[in-house]
Formats: sequence, structure tokens, C-alpha cells
Amino acid sequence: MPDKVAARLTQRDIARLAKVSQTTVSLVLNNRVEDSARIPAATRERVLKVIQETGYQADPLARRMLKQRNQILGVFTYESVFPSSSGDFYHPFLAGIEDCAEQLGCDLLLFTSAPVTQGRRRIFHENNRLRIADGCLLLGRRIPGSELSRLIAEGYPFVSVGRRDDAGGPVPYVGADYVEATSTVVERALALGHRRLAFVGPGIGAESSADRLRGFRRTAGKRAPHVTTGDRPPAEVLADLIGRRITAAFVEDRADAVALVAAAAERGIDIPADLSVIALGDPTRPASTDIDFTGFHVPRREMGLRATELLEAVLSGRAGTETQQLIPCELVEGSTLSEPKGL
Amino acid sequence: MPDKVAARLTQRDIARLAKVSQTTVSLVLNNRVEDSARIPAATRERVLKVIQETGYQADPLARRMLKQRNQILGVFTYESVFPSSSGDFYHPFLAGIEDCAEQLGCDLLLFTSAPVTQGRRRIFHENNRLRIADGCLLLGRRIPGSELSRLIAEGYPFVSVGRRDDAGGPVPYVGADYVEATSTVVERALALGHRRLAFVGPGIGAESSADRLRGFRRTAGKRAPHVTTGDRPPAEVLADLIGRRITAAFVEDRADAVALVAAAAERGIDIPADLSVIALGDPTRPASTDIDFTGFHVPRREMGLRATELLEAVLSGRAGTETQQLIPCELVEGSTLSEPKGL
DNA sequence: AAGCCTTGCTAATTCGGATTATCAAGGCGA
DNA sequence: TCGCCTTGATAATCCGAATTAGCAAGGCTT
Repeated sequence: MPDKVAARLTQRDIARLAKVSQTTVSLVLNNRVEDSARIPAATRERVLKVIQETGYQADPLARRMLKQRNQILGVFTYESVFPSSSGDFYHPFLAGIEDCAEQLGCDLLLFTSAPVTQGRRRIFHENNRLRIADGCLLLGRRIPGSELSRLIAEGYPFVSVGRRDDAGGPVPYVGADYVEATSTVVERALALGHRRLAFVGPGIGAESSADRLRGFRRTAGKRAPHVTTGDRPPAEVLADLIGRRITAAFVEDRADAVALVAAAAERGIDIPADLSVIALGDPTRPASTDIDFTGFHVPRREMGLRATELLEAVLSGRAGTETQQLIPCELVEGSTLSEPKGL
Repeated sequence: MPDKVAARLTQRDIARLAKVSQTTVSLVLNNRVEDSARIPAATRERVLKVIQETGYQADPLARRMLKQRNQILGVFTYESVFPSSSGDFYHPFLAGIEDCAEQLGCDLLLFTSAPVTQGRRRIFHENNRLRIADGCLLLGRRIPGSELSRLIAEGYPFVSVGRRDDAGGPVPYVGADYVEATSTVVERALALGHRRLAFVGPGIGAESSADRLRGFRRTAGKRAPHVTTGDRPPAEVLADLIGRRITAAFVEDRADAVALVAAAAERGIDIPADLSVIALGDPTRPASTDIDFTGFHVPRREMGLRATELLEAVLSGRAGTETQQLIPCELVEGSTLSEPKGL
């Protein structure tokens, strides 16, 4: 008989079948047992029986009309969530988010409907659907400050995965402590005797870039050289480093580091004997990763998990929670850092 | 001032600010211009101005109370969506789903709230939230027929990614044509002169397993041997194959194939000279994949995409759409199949 | 001037479930 | 027998937006 989609059962239907009122059905369902709501066992069972038989499920949307919470956490990514490239940067974050969401009994809403304009998604567009979710997690290398400040202004609960600069107010985030991690590996290089260090990578733009450069400068010195990659071929970057007689290169993106090592192999430059290469994190672009780089890993999974926890804390109004958290990176001994040759 | 979460703006608020009724606000928002709804430009602009200034956004949930569609597609996976293991089987499916959802302007709801009992998730549990989504995509190696038949009985719109047996009615799916693909690679082996073929893997349980075995039997013959792996160590499976003087092993799971090849290397058995190994798909468990297996790949991305398209078709009631679709697998030439030695 | 149409807008209702306020029936004490 | 309390249940309202029905004011016709 269900020619079209079967008509959805409502509490009214259940009420009719059990010969009670919709109110009673609701009371039974919510197990309300106060003075104001007394349901004798007999009636309760009768209602429950009908619910059982029909397989009735309360419409979650109607519920949220009255309650505040919806048990849905939004996930907004500024690039495609599931990139076709195998070098999947988002994946570990999502794994952590999923883990936590599962424990919280929340569903995850991926805002795939946000139109991509100028290569990136925008939260705020004509028909934004942010409010379906109770709150939202933000992922992406760069997030426009304008969107962050609007979220803050609207009082929409969100947590950024990755540190963000203030945007008309402090942005809640769970980030990785790139400053500290970078500083530590630079220290290690200094201890080994390196004196000519260089930072390789953008170093500006995203907060994550700036933090690495900051950590580098903090320990390597204010005037330590900064070699940008941009669109330059790796061979050229390498030549630049050699020309400046650099002995240790701190490369922001592991993918760049891989390319640099390949270029070195081609020129017969030994790594780490001639040049130490330190990877300041994980590849944001696909890169074969069989090289055992010295450097650190970004605790992506844990960041996702902790960010979700923080969002939950924000949503349940738990005061006193630190809304800006940094997680230490996992240092990797690796084999691409050694004493400089001339020592 | 927003001590708590800022109170959400409603159409009533907009109406008050613009000195019109809630109805008028709604009409303006929905750009209704029929006879029954005439809004002069002046009024329209006044309302729009207030909407602009306040940044009002209609509550999507309230909308769906009245409309049928919610622009949300559910995704239900019978295991963790983002497995921590790097061997990520779901990822390509999701990439395809995301692609299509983005084009459709739909958001994706991952049902992470479904509790995991006995190692797998269940759709139907105490407080199932299926109805938030307009329809649902189902992912997983095995999906209990009981859940499928219940979905069908309730008339809930869904599409399975992967073929499923009937469950109280035909199950809508977009699957991979394992029967045909397996049959084809068997044919190729036969053409090369192989006469002692074996199927390696469960071959039962999931539809995908059964289909491969079926394709194998169709071309290799009804009595061609079927070697199960189960918990047996790869060396034992290998010994079994050698003992039966098998020259070509058709391995269901690429991960098993990898293990088999490793065991062969240990025993000094040359692949493919002594034993050809054909991989019938992609690894469902993590496995290093540097071996260039002969066999086929599962068109996972396309399956996800086409399944999403099909769900959309079902939702919009487009009749005449084939609700059970099989996509051919991509055959891979590879280097693990050659003429049998004794020839 | 009565009748009728058009314009511009709004009151009322709806969706499904939660909550509040009430209400009828029955029991009991004074 | 009159009030009063308890028990068992329900009518009414609300949430926010969409929709239907309809109303008041002004203009035009005859």
C-alpha cells in the first residue's frame, strides 16, 4: 500500500491507537513521573505496546523546536573534506572528531552545501544552514577573519581546529604548539653545532605558518634567513640554501621537504651530511613519506578530539574551561639531522 | 552584552523591526509574488534592509517542519567512518558522496550517534535520528537484512553503496560488478593456460564476497577449489595452495594477497612464475600496496557518487530510474599473473 | 451611491512534540 | 453532605517559518 513514501507516524497516531491523548504519549515517551504527570502502569504499558508495534520514532526536528540542543555538531571545512588526492590532511582530524562525537552521542553534519567560491568555501552565504547544528567545528589552513568575527558577533558556538588570531574577540581553538615544537628542533640543531639555519616555506598567511616561523626566529635569532618556496622549483630553493651555506633547513611543509631531498639527491648533495633537513609537521599535499625525517608530527587526531570536547563544553555552558588550548607536537628523532660537516 | 548565547533572531523580531507582520517577512524572504501575496517595492526593501542589518537567517529546522525536503543526506556506516588505520576503505566512497552532495547543495549528516553494539553500528536503536535527513546512504561490508527490510517497510528512502540481497523487497543500491570482473580475470588466466585455479577468501557472508566467488565459479567451473583464509596464517594458506598444485590464486581481499606474496617470498616461491596471484579488489584492511597486482579495482569513488545521485532521484520521485545499478570494475594488467610454469 | 475589483497587508493555522494549566472523578474527613 | 485532596488524564499553548484565507482601504464602474 505504501505507494508513496509511507506516511510518517506521529504521536497523534499513537494516541489514537492507544486511546489516550497526545500529551499522554509524550509523557510516557519522556518517562515523566512528577506529580503533575501521573501515568498508571496499565496506561503506560498500553501506550508502550502501541509504540513497540508501530515502531514509532519521535521526529528529532520537532523536538529541537522546543529544546535547545539538537545533538548535531557541524563540521565546516574550508576545502573539500575528502580530497581525492591520497595525501589526506583532514582525515586524522575527522577521525578524532568522529571518535568524540560518538562518545557524546552526537551526529556530525558536514556542511557540503556551502558553495565553493574563489577556491574556498564560505560559511556565510545566502542560505546558510549553520543553525541545524548546535555548534560547529572549523577546519582549514586559513579561515578568513571576517567569518570568524561574524561567528563571534552572532554568538554562534564554535571551536576552531588549529590556532587562529583574534577576530573581534578571542577565537576558541584547539591548536598545535608549533612555536614550541619548532623552537625545540632548532635548539637541537644548535646543540649539534649548526650555526647557519634557514626557514623554508611561506612563514606567513596561515597562523600555522606564522607560528612555525615565530618558533624558528625565537631560537635561531631574529635575522636567521627565511627562504620562501612559492612556485619556485625545488632545485632553485636548494641552490639558494647552498649558496647561503646553510647547514640546516627547517621546512614548513613535509611535501616541500620531500621535494628538497629529491633535488639534493640529484645534485649529489648528501642528507644529512651536507645539509640537514627538518620537517616541521605533516604533508598538507600528497607526498611519498618513506623518508624518516627529523622534525615533528602534528597531533591531528588528538586536536580533532579535544576540539570536539571543547565544543561540547562550550555548548553545555561549562564555565571555567580554557577556550584556547595548545597541544604539544610529537617530536621525531628521524635521520635527516646530524652534526654539520665542517665541524 | 551577549552573556549567554545570543538569542536567536526570529521572523517575529524582523517583523517588529520593519513594522510589518511575520507573514510579510516570510513572503519577502521567499520572494513570493503571486496575486495572493503583493508586496510593494517600498515594503520589500524595508524588510530586506532589516534582514541585512541583523544578518537574520531562517531556521532550517522550522522550515523542514512544513516542507518535505531538508537538503540533508544521511550517511550511515556500519563501521567507523574515519578508521584510524591508514588502510582506509571508506574514504573514496565518501569522496564521491561529498562531490555529489556539494553539487546538489546538500549537507551530509554522519550518523555517529548510532551506538556500536557487538562491534557494529545499528540503524535502529532507541533514539534513532534517521528522519533528520531526507534520505540515507548505507555503507558497510555487511548490513543486516533485518535493518534493510525495516527500512523498506517503513518506506524510508535510502540507497546502499554496494549490492545487497533482497530484504523483504528489492534493496536500492549502486554496487560494483564483482561477478563480471572476477569472471573476466579468471578468463584471462584460463587463456594463459592455467588449469588449476583456486578462490582464496571467505566467499560467503557479505554480498561482495559471494559475488566474487560466483564470478569465479561461473568461469572456473563449479568444482574449482575454494580456500578459506579465516584466522589461518598466510604460510598455511600458501602451503594449502601448493599442496593442491594450484597455479593461479584469486584472492578476495588485497590485504590477504599481500600476506600471501610475503609468505611466498619467504618460502622462495616465485610470483608469478610458480604461482600467479590475482587481487579481486582493494584492501579492506591496511596493507602496503607497492605490489603491482593483476586484478581489478573497485570504483569506490564512482559508486559513492552514483549512489548519491540515485538517492537524489529517489527523493525527488523521479520515476523510471533503475534502482539497482552495477558499475564495472577497473581491470588492472599488473605483474602477478603470467603463464603457468609447467606449460 | 451601491457594487465590485484591486492593492496591501495580516490573522489564523499548520507541522510534531514538550510543557503548563486545568479539569473530572473518586475517596475521605468533619 | 459539603468541602478538599489525590489520581488520571487532557486541552491549550509554544517553538519558528510557510501558507491559506480573508479583511480594510481606495478606486472605478454604472
